[in-house]
Amino acid sequence: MKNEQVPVILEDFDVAQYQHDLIHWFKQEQRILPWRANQDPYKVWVSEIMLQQTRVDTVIPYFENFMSQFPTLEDLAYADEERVLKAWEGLGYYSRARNLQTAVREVVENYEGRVPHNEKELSSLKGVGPYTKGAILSIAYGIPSPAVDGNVMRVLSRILFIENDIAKPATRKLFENIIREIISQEDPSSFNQGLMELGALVCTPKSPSCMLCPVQEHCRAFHAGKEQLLPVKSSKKKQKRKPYMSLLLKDEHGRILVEKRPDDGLLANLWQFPMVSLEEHNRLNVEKWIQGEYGLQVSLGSTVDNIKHTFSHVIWDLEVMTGEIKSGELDKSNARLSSPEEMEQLPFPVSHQKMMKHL
DNA sequence: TAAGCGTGGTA
DNA sequence: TTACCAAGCTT
Repeated sequence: MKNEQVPVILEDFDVAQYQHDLIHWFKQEQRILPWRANQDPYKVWVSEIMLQQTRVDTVIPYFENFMSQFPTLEDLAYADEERVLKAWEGLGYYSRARNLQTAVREVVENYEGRVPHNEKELSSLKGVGPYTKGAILSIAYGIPSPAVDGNVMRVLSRILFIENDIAKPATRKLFENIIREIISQEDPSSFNQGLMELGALVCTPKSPSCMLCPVQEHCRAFHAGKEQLLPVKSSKKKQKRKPYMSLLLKDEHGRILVEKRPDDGLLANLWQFPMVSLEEHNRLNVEKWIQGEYGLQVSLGSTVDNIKHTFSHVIWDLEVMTGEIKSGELDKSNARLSSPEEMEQLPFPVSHQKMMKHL
């Protein structure tokens, strides 16, 4: 889908000078990051997936650990999913990890273990969207392809004074079309990374450092004194609260009742302690609910904690309660009585890691 | 297209 | 505390 706005937007914009100033600054000022040691496509790929909606400082230790556990694409392809999720534990958006492993397995099967270097094949891989595709092509292979993330939309909306709502999918396509026109053919890697690095270090969301900006003279928003008003971004609605009772149930051998979540939806395939919705069940009937759900006779103890778990779209209010398993045969297929040592191998959501201090 | 999908940092 | 954010993708 062509965009006839692009030539209008780029009128009187000095592309060559802009490319030079941006790339020169990037080569001078770029941060030293573990995934910048070389351009190994597998490393670039893993880092780009981890960096989706996630801060650099958060990603660094996860990336180091992940690379030592799964040094090559093949290591990741042949690993157990549970180990991969454990390495991802705490990083969030866990479908990224599962999609990455699915995609890596496909690369082993269909591409002789080499990461594809064209748009069509890359885009067909699970978890590789328009941004990640462009990032891998440009950074790992030096192929000019737009990599439009939040940084890029913020920077370019200010430079070119674009007032489209960056929360809308259509706006990302507009920026892709603009970048196809202005990306450096000689060094697309430094161009794309330079845009993102500028957004991270200088052209920040609040109070950007325009006085230090290497492309200040190209910036229409700065010249208009309106850099604080861009980008335009519509706000999202706030989360709904959901109350649960979350249960730490121990048997006479010191084993804990845990269960694996379904393989789709929120926290897919992670493990958790049993949770009862207090919207659907009366707190006075919880022992009966456990009997029906797990086939176990328990006697509940007391409330030991209240934990709030905030997701992007929902908030769990967890009332943590202890209890003892008295009798019965566990009859739920996704559930298990697990020793503390076994539990250490399983991936849990952050809220349930916090619960473990009461064991 | 809009909603679903995590977590931790910051104003 | 609340609101918003941080190198997005899938459905």
